[in-house]
Amino acid sequence: MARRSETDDASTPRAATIRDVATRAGVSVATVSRVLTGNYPVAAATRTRVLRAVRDLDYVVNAHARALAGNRSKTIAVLLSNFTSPFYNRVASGVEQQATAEDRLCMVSTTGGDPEREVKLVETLREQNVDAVVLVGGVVDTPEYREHMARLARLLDSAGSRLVVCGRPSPGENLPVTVVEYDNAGGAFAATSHLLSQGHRRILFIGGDPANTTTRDRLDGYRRAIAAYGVEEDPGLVIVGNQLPQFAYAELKKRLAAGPPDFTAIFAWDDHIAARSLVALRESGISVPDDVSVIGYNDEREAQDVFPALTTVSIPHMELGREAVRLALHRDGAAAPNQHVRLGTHIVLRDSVRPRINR
Amino acid sequence: MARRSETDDASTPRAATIRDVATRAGVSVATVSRVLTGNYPVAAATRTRVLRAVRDLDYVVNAHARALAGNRSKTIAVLLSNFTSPFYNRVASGVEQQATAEDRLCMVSTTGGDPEREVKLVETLREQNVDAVVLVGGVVDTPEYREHMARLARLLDSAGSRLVVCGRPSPGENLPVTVVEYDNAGGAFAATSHLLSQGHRRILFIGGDPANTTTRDRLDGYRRAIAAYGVEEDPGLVIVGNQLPQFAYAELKKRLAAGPPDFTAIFAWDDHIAARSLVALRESGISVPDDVSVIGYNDEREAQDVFPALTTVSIPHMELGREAVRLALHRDGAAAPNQHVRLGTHIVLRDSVRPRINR
DNA sequence: TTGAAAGCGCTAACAC
DNA sequence: GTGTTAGCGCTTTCAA
Repeated sequence: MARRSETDDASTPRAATIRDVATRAGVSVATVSRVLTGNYPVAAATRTRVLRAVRDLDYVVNAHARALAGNRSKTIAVLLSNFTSPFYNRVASGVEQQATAEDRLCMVSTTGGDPEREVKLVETLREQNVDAVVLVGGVVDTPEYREHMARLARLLDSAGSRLVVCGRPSPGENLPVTVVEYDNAGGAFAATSHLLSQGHRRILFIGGDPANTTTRDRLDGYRRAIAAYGVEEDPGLVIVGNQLPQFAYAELKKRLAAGPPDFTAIFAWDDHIAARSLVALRESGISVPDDVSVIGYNDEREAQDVFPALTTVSIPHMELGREAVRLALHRDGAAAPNQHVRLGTHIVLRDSVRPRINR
Repeated sequence: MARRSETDDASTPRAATIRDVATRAGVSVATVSRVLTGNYPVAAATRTRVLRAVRDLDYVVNAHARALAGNRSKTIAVLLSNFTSPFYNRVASGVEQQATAEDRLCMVSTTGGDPEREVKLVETLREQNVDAVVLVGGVVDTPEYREHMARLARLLDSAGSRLVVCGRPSPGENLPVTVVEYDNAGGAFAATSHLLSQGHRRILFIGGDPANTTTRDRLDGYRRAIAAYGVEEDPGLVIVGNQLPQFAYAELKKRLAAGPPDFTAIFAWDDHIAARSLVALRESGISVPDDVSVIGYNDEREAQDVFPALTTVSIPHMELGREAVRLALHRDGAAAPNQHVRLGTHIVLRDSVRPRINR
């Protein structure tokens, strides 16, 4: 029964299949398959004829049929909180790059930061038989969440796939999971230490969801640095809530409206928040870095364009994504159930920090 | 033959299939299929038993088998020049959003702006039997390129898929293509007119690849506005080459080093270039907007954080992406071979433009 | 070097 | 309301 118009040219009802090619080239489908996959010797003359038929028919293999017939699907999936913020974005870019380099396609989905949705999406991706699913960025880490992920990790593993968490702690010990971290706390430690070394003692930490693993680690680095300098921590200098720049902006404005700053430096949760802090400070008549120093995190492209250019912490975003794919795809070596790498971070010095003037 | 360790629990050699579920629930595979797809009545009791078996076995359908068996693959593909620049990024985000809303997965690939690679990628995507492939952003438009795209459009169409071009002209008339544009030239016209209305007569256009359709259109709007104001165009006020911010930055620095600016306003190809122009001007001791006004394009998030905040042209990025998917998926209505919509753009007034002081 | 044929896991007629 | 079965398009033994 015709499913499409077959008015003219009855020989092309629908997309060509391997059988059409075989017929036209006067060979069997097996032969066509062999020249297409190139994993088996075929006579040069035959190969040429087949290739011509392929050309003539505009034939492309059906990836689903191929995947079904045994091979994997040759795709990597990456799950982001959102598509547009630079952090996720750049990691995803790395994933896509490496996927391409390894001859894979790349699926992308967003979770909106919702752990439940993340779990559901991994479930969906399992249907796709992807080679790996990469979870990017911090998460609100609860026991139930870990349990879910542990289950999914095993399920994916038993289907020959791989769970990778990128920029977040492992969901548990002895799980078939690849974790690719960056030295988040270390970066925060370095940033805070830099400020301290410039004479700052009252450093405002601003931004981030306190339940989020990323915030937890940055706060940890911040606190460790302060302690290492023998400075007593003032809980009043930590403003957390969520990662929205407008939140930080509003909080900062409020605080500055209430009186002169009771801090000489700001360590912002990320560069966007740092950039908005710059705006808030400027609007409040406070000069950066003369009155207050500011340091960001992530080294987003914005950091170079705001005024003054932001001193910040650089994360190897792209490399995180690439490494995630690399590791997931080449985890042979027999016994490597859980792989774990941690990439370094480093400070980038620009113009938003200045030594504190004693007064 | 065992392909994996089957030490314990011999009942779980590999991922469960529909047959396993059927066996466990004591029904036929057809019944399982029916409760899973939900497109056919099944007795409540049976459904419950099946669902239990599904749960017990951690079963998920094999998307490839499903796609093969006739249904489409339920995925949308989007092709970007790159992953990280805000324009592509936000359109892609819209695509992903709408794809999710329409119960589809989303594949992403990057072309690096290379038309050949783009063509090759569409070819690959054809293998995937995607519901649609969305091409985002401008392109260097040559006859060969159009020819390729025309061919691919027909091929995709005959396979029940759809080519969508987003933010770029159609590759030809009467092709089975969906084109979703934004009023690019109109935005440039508005931006330039705004500058002209503020008394500026010598407006520097900076950035963009002149062979690129996006640049072509923006330049067109710029010229039309100038002509409409009866101002004679000075070719020396157009600096094009490529879309890299560092290019524009270097060119501007060079020009400013050679002498005082011979323009009173800048119309930058996009906000990032505008932001770098701000830096170049500041470094050259020129005040914005006192000495020179600057206007950008795209309304990137950066535009609000730089100093002074950028007046710019807003594009409905997300909406472009969403509309692309919507249109591609719902093009029933019998005769709608080529769909075409154009979304509007509008100016966003901020602090980087000021009336020109006559002197 | 090539062909025949058995699936891969699922859906959708078609029977009952 | 449920079961049987014929494919979907491809890869891959197994023979020749």
